[in-house]
Amino acid sequence: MTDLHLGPVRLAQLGAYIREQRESAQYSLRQLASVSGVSNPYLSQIERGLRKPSADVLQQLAKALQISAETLYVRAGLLDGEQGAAAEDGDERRGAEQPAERTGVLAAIAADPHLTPRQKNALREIYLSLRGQEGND
Amino acid sequence: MTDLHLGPVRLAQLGAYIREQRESAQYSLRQLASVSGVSNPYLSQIERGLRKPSADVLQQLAKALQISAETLYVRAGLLDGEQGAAAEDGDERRGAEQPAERTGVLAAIAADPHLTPRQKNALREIYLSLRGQEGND
DNA sequence: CGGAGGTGCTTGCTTTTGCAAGCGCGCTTG
DNA sequence: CAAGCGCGCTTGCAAAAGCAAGCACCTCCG
Repeated sequence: MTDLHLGPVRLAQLGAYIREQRESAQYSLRQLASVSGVSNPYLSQIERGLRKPSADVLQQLAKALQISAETLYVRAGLLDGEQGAAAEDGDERRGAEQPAERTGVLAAIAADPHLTPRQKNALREIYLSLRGQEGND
Repeated sequence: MTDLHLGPVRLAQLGAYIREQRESAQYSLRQLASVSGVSNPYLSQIERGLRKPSADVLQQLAKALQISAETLYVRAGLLDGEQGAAAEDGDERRGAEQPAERTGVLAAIAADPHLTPRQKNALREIYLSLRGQEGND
């Protein structure tokens, strides 16, 4: 019963998220499979929550979908697994402050001259994921 | 020839790093195996660069060694693979600007009331990894 | 209506991951 | 000296990951 093991519900949620992102990007399953290098039957299984993809596969999908790998890792419980696990436990602390955009961290990330835009996006998504999980289900 | 595939050299480096951390923590191989939940023969193979561990295993090791999983993920090429690959080129610019601690991002992370200490550490390490790697180009 | 093309999925297989059982070695103790 | 213990490692195996081949279905076009 560790936070390292993704339950079937979490797997299904990860898969649904990936499908969501794919549809937002207006890719068919085969198209995303081709762009990402993951086989289409396996991608189908992932999206349906039947298989647990490795971090390598998540990285490939993230690249193809032009989202940060960290976003998928958080969803897969590979980053901040405890928070992820806590979130799964139905933590009721919903009231994450919306004004997250006003916090110093986001402003500082945006203003940082040493990061590329890509790095800023990755860091922002990680930060928002951390913020969101602390306050979400 | 993508950055997603860990070459044998990188695997050996990852393993050496894990062994280094283990020795710093003054664990024997069997002790770390026991604490982390990874079998001792498998840990031996990982440290010798013979096997490529999954993110789950890296997470278990990171927890047992009390380092952030992100640190191992970067080393394993699972985070910021491009920069990680660049780092492998043996760039000697280790001395990333120390004054990074003065930048708004680190200060903002430290001051952020919504993140747990653990989350702050994770975000800091990611940021510093990004900073350090950006400096390599 | 039939054919072509695209879709998502099923199945059986290969490769990879991760471990249990056990090995050889060196050190300590009686 | 022999036994016991801890060490790191080898080997063979089971489970899981990931894919190729092929299926059924749907839509569109001639």
